[in-house]
Amino acid sequence: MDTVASPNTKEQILNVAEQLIAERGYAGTTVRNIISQAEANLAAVHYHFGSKEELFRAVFSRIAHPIVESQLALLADLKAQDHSPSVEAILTAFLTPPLEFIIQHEQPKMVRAQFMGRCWTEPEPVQSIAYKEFEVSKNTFLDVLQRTLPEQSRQELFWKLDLVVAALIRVLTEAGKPNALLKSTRTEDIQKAIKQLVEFLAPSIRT
Amino acid sequence: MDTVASPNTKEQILNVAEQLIAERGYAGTTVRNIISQAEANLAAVHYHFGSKEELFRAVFSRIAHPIVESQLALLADLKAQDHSPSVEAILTAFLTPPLEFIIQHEQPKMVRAQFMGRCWTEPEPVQSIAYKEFEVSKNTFLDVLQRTLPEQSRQELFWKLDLVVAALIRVLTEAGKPNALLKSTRTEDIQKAIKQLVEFLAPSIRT
DNA sequence: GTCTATAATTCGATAGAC
DNA sequence: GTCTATCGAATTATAGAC
Repeated sequence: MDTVASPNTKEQILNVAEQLIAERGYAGTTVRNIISQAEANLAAVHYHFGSKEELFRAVFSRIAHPIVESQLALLADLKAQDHSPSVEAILTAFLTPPLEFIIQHEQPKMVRAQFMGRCWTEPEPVQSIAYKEFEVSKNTFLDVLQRTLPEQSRQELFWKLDLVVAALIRVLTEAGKPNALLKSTRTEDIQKAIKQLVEFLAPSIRT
Repeated sequence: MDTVASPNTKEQILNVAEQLIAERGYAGTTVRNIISQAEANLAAVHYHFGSKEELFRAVFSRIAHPIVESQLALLADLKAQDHSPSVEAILTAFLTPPLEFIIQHEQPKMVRAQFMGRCWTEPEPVQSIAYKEFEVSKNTFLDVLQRTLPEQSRQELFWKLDLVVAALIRVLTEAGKPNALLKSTRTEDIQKAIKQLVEFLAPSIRT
């Protein structure tokens, strides 16, 4: 509107990039699309981030870091209380941070949820970036699961945990749609979704 | 090598498109990438298919049609035998065709599996094309499930079936990797994967 | 049916003024 | 830090010769 410089061009670019990549994917989103909607200049992206790939890395890390930290903290608490926690407790600690954090920020609708769901199955370079961010969390979780279920092989637990993540990702991607498990960003809906997802997955893991 | 015209340019384009889209996604694959590896001409793609999007539709339908037909046939058999089949029988009928068909053709490695897994979560226009191809199969399967589990709400069965598909897609995407559920294209490995997947998912559906 | 040549756009990235 | 202007390469698609 007026000539006052935008208070935070960098953050605005991050927000718009997150939204557009959620809708169109990484390869389907151009830097020009982003700066157009962010009302910024083309050169600003390369000034603040260096390249399109580095911009994506910034968008992804901004979301992933607090989630992983929260997951590791909850898992540490669990291990401190009980040497081999229940499958339900482990699953809850793993699923709660992503399901809560993706809605707590001010992005409209379910953009953040769809962004994370989208990134999980994108080709390179997205795949490598997303994988590395969650590698530690996944391994830690796998270790605790192994302690609780020592009769199952490491490989069996590996692909079962992989399917847990696939289910989580699908819940995120479909969030807000008519018949989805997660209907809104209301706290009680999220808590209910976590509970249903844990109940859905726990028997499968244990078998 | 020699000047003899390729016996089947159209089919070669389809094969290469399938492989490259499996690796790089739809937006990340260019028509030039395809014709280069297929040793065909750029104009040949537009002559045979009309556009990049129509080429994709042709690649996808070639895979999806026999799978859906097989799913519907198996489900029809089940319904003829038993008014309300077991959850295990329904799941087996649903999962067997995609897991068997994706490896029976001569594409190297697990290209076809990765292609289907990739397409399930791609942005438009891939999303709409993939969804429509499997819509009938999904609804038919949902109806039979509802008859076997009348005490569960339609919405509950909807998102549970959605998570079944998510698990199937993940198994396809990860097929062939070190700790994956589906290790090779050998018939016995596929049968074992189907059995494990059914056992993993059936308790969750029934609960 | 296959080819060359090219139209018409769009891409990521950068130089340099302010 | 923000802007204009532009580079060099890549994109889908088409026209027209053979």
